[in-house]
Amino acid sequence: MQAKHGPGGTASRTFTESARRAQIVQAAIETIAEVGYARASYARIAEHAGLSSTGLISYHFASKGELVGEVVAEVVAAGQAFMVPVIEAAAPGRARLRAYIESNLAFMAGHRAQITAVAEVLNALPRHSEGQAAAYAPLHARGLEQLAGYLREGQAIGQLRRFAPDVMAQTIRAAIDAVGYRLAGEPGLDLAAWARELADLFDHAASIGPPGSGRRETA
Amino acid sequence: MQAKHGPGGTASRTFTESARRAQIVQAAIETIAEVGYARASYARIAEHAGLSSTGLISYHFASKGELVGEVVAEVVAAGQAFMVPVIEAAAPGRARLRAYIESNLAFMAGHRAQITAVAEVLNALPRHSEGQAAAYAPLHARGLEQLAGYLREGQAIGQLRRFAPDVMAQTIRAAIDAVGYRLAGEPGLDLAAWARELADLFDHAASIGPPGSGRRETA
Amino acid sequence: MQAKHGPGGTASRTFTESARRAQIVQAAIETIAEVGYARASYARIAEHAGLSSTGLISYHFASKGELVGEVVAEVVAAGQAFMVPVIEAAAPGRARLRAYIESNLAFMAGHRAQITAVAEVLNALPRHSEGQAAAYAPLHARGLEQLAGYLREGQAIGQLRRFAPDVMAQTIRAAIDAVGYRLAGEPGLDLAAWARELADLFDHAASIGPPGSGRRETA
Amino acid sequence: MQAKHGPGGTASRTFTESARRAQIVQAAIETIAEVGYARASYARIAEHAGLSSTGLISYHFASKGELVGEVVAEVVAAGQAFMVPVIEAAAPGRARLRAYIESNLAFMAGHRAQITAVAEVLNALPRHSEGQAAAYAPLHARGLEQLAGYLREGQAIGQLRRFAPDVMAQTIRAAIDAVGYRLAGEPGLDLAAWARELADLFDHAASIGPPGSGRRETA
DNA sequence: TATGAATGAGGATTCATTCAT
DNA sequence: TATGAATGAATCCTCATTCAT
Repeated sequence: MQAKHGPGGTASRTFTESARRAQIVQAAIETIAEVGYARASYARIAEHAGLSSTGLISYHFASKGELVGEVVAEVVAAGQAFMVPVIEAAAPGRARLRAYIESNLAFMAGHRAQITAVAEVLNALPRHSEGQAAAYAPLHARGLEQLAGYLREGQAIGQLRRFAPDVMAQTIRAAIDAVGYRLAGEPGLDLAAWARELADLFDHAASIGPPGSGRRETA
Repeated sequence: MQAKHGPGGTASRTFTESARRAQIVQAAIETIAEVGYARASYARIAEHAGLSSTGLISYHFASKGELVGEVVAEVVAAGQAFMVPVIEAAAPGRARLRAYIESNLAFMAGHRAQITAVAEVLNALPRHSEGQAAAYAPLHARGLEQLAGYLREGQAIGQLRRFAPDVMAQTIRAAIDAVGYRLAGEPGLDLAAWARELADLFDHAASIGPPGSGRRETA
Repeated sequence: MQAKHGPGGTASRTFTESARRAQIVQAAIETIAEVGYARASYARIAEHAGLSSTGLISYHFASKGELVGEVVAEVVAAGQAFMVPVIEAAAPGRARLRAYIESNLAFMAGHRAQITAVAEVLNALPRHSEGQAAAYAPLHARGLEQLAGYLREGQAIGQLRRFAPDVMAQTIRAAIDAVGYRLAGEPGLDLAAWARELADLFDHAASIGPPGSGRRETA
Repeated sequence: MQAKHGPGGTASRTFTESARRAQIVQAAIETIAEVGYARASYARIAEHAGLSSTGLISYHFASKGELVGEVVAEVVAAGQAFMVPVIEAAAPGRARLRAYIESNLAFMAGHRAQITAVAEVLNALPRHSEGQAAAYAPLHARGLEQLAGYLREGQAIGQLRRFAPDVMAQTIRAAIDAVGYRLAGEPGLDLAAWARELADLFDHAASIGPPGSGRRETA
């Protein structure tokens, strides 16, 4: 390449190029998942991919930022493709909440490395990286907003109790992401069981009902 | 001596040495909180601390791992000192669960830099790196076990419903830690309100009661 | 074939090949003039020329040295074609000296990019690099010798004073080249005015006459 | 170092540091003079200086820009120190012009590498390097202005004819600099003879007198 | 004849660490 | 106990060139 392609996008890519990019992205995912983001240098990724030179990565990706961007984008896209249909097939309210949690964990079960890699990336450059991190923040925010939307919907139809949707949304995401982290160090974890427990947990947390005879809004 | 102290530990440290170590740890905390873990090099820490040489840090700490270990340990210790009395003063069961969550967030409110720094450290290099990660895993595990203990206790006295204590414990921790992350990028966050919402959330999640007429253990 | 044409030279080139070479040389000239020699990589030249691959440049030119050689040669040839007739049309002596200077600057006025590019090239890598510099030295020397010849001719017919022709020649060239440099950073420069001033300057410098009553040959 | 010194400057530098900086600057000068600016990489400079690591250069200089800045500054300072007293000791007008030219070439005779190096640097990054080149442009401009001042002074006292001082100044500088370039490839050049010729040349060029009976101000 | 892919050396810079004082 | 100097590996990235098609 070297004479950098215009960013016009995917359409102009050769078959070979697309394949190589995919291969490199895949190698990056696995490398990040294995050794962590900070240690996932071009050298290690190239080695993992069986490439002869780190230059090849630079040849296909304008910068490391573009590469990790693609890593994130690819996993997010795959995740959305897998989960959104399931979630939206469920009835709004409690069922949809369960579907959200369970489909997230089901996706994890089949894409452990991807999940780990994205978790690594998102937490590795949280703030402090000028423009780059800012690119992922909205992505995370959008995910939270989507979830919060489902929750508000459940409140609107009277299946979910009155809580702050953003707090609940962030908590649910944190709970799911934590599973991802744990999964990284503990393959063999029974994700199905976790999914059930977690769904129950948030079903209780969000549904109408006690505890306490009245509300417990004091303190 | 230089770089390797006798293994006897704390006892053998002179007053000056302890003071310097504390100063460096403090500078490391602030630096990490400000610029992120990845950018918290010895150079930047030394600059922040007003030290004339990065060599001084190496002189007092055998490796960077030891330094960040101390950072984590110091914050964890401070946290425990602050929170454990409050938690154990509360009545077992639901009250203690609330106390756990609220005291955690109260500690955060007063120690934002520390919390941010630890959050940075725990999500940076660790995981997947052979020996180093192992040092934090048990620490994290111990914290979870402590929390799970409180939960089992609540189940035993019949105030909390039947759930998997480890799942609930990890979820609660993840929820709290997520607040820490968010706090890093969003000072001005109303921690008191979050604490209340979160306590309500897990009160509903863990207490006896619906949803569903019976249990919902299907699927 | 690929990268090494028969040494027969120009004759063996097809029409297409000549056209491509010319196109590439032209793109190289413009690129060098725009971004400077150091930044004029194959990638940037290819992009400027609308070529799809840097490989095409390597296909037509055995090395970067050959390409920049052609850049210089082309501009020098164009310059000679433009200037020599004008110079030789002028009467030997003072008039021819003026013609030399003025035609040089007139050429510059109409070929700013070319002039800039050559100035860039001549002052970049060349000097001190074993074989490559040697290619431009004789070219420069030949130009100086041509000019020195005009000067000697003027001395022979008694219009120009006794000075060292090589010193005068190099000084004149340096003065002209300096205008080229300045032009690069300062388009809008009034070349006609410069030409007049410079012609007057060297007319005084080289013509018979004072200063001093006699010669001033003392140290 | 690494914890970068404040730019407070020279005062805060250790003896050793100053010595190393000087050594590196000297090595840079010689390396640039030998292989040209573009090829004067840290690796080559370090090798030339007998350093074990390119890191040492980065340790003492914040960037390559700072290093070459020091190279230029050092030579300019030495040059000024050498030449200005001589120039200003000469009587204004023709004598001072001769002094300017002759002292410049006398300095060159004793500082060939320095002269070559600076010439390399100044022409290597002419424009196109955003802020860096801009730092040298004023330096060059200041030198030209100083010279133009001497020329105007000579015109004011009636020793020098009416010409455009900036054109004359740039021409004189170009003539001198050209000697520097030539010197690079041709040690053994008789600088004293050049100095005499050049002084005569510009004495004729600038002094009151013919050629032509009247002025020749027509196009 | 042209293309896109691949190569590997080389670019400056940052880093944790060592060591003589 | 502290300092500043030095080290060399590692970072991402750019380059001209080669080669199969």
